[in-house]
Amino acid sequence: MDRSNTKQQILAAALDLFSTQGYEATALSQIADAVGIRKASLYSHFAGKQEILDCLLEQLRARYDSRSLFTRARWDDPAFAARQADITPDAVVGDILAQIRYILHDPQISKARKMLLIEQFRNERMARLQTEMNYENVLRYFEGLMEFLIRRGSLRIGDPEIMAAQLCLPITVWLGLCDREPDREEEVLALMDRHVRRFFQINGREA
Amino acid sequence: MDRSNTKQQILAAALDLFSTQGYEATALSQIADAVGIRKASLYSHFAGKQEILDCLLEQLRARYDSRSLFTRARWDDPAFAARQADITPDAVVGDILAQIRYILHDPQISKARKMLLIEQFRNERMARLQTEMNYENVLRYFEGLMEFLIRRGSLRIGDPEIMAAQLCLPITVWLGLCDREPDREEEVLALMDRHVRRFFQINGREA
DNA sequence: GTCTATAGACGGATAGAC
DNA sequence: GTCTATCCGTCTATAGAC
Repeated sequence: MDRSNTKQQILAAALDLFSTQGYEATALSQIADAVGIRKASLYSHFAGKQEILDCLLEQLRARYDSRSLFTRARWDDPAFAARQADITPDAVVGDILAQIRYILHDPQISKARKMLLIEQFRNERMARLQTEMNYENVLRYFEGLMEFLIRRGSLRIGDPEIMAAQLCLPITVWLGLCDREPDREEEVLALMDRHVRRFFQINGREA
Repeated sequence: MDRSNTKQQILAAALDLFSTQGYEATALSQIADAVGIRKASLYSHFAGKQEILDCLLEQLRARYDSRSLFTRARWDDPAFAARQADITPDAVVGDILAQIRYILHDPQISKARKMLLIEQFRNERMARLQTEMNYENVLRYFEGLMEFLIRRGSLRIGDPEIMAAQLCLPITVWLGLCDREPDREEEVLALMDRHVRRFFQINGREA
């Protein structure tokens, strides 16, 4: 009955290896070794290597859709916006920095981020996922936040789309730098802090 | 006597394939096919697959060091800064947008950017190159520009390191998006334009 | 479900003729 | 320098015993 358990172990090992070596460079024997079974046994759980990847992407997509802050938030829903009524720029700064620390260290998320990055030119599906998860959904969420804060008078009037980009995209690059050179995390977190504070300072009402 | 010519063709074909498939997933037979020779003939020019990559990286590094605007600029050299004396924020906006269009379309540069991106977790040397070429050198250049424009009174006083990041890093992400989804280039160039203009507007003296 | 054994394709690399 | 032919290893995948 540990079929589903072994299946999950296989998917976890595959994500681990795909995220550093890439799909093509990863051998089924490596995945089998990581799980502790023979490579022929993988075929009891998956039809082949490609199906391991397909299943992995399906699972990542499902988890992302159901858990990510960026897909659940609906600023155009009055009920959602009402719940954010007490948000101040200072509170937003804290929330953003905490969220950054989370997505930086969560094993699933960071491995998925790396895998999508290195496979984006070889696999259209991963290219789409990469754009949606790490660009479009994040920007859409923060564009909503910018509109909200402008309407509340917490931020100066401006182009919400560009403001969201100016807030988020430097952070996107710094996340990538941390993935590439984890030793620089402390330095990068300090930069992010200065960046977010300056953003709200320079875009604030009394700037 | 076309040894050096064939050698260059091999390097060009290798870069072309490595930049989309990655090093491991690219077979010597593919490189040979692209050049129009048999794969055994590759060994007349290189000791093996690894040496093709080594030579390619060496060449990219040499070309980058000798040609890139970001490595040649020395803001701490008074002679260099003096030559920029007539730079206005409006002229800077134009220069930046022109430079973006260049590095977005130059075949060598865009392929190198993609290759370094997808190989960064498998090869330390490429990780270093990626950080230097597409992060550190760019930021250093623009930090110098920010200091210069602040000193000249064209920009409000602020943290030049963070200002450089807020100007450059969104562009870095958008370049990556164009690499991944070339169809969106027009939309992305429009975003870059709005971004750069807003940056100089909001950081300008009379903001 | 996991194992051993093996098929069959393809990878990088070498030898030797031209 | 390029070619054909070949070696040897590893890859994905399958067959069949337990």
